Amino acid sequence: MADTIDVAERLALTLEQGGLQKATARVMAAFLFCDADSVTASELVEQLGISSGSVSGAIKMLSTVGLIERVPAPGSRREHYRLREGAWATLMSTQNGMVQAMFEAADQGIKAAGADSPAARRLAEMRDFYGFMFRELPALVERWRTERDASAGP
Amino acid sequence: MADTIDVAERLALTLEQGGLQKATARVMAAFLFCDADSVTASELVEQLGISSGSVSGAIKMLSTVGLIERVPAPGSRREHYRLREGAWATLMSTQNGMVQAMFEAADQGIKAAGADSPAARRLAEMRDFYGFMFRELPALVERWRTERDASAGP
DNA sequence: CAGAGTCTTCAGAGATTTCTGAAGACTCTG
DNA sequence: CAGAGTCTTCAGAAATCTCTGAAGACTCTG
Repeated sequence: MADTIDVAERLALTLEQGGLQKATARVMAAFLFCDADSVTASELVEQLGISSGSVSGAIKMLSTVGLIERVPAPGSRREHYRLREGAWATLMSTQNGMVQAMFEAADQGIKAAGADSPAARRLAEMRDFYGFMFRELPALVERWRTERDASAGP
Repeated sequence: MADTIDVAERLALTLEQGGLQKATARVMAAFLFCDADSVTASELVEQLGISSGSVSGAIKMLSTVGLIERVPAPGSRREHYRLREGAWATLMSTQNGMVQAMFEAADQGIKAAGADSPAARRLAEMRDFYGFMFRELPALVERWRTERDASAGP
């Protein structure tokens, strides 16, 4: 049977595929797998065997995209962090920015290409697709929240 | 007003953000913006000022993920390629593999972590979210196809 | 089936990204 | 407000990724 550390490292690898850098991915995995409710930077340095600079950068990045948050730390000098509630939904919403960028790139392309050219037709398909996704993805995420709350609620 | 080449290069930059490598992104943009119905490798080498090796690699990659296809080239020594119909929908389906990978990583994590630990709870949220997306994204893409055909049809 | 033209592969150069580690900024405590 | 502890920044080292260019494989044509 697979050891917890192994599984965590494998999950980190998957996150890396998704575009995170190595250190950040491993920090993220640590947030998922840690037993305690919150983690400090120095714990991560020790557990993962990476430099404090890397941890600092990873925490900054993960905070920026809304995956983790600072926990009010009563009586401790060290900052505590934890995974945010609804982090994954937030992440998907962030990625919707990419979808929007694709939409806009296509839209500008259409304006630059001749009105009835093959290029304009191709770009129109691209624009329509990403326009559709840009409209529908937030609704999908919202539906997830609703269904989840429904099954957890009463 | 922005020149077509500029707009194409900017779109390439956006594709790069999305994870494509530079040469591949520029080749993809060329497929979108070209005036003809199909393009040859040597045309891309010339237009973009990159090596034949890079073009070969880019074409291979874009073919693999289903964004472009070989065009039966009547009476020409050179291979012709073009953007595939429905390329964007295909691309999104491909990316669904990533969603599946996240689901599976979370699932394995739950098995490895203690049943009632905080880690298991966090991983369950992750698994449920990506499970939901994995189920719903194909339906969304399908809906796009349907709506598109409806408005283009009769 | 020889030859010309085109495509693919791959080792190494080059560019880019990422990590480290130390210096210094910041923040509590006594 | 001095001092200890923690966090952030950043220049340079290290690792990684990408591109090139030439060699050779492949495929048509005459």
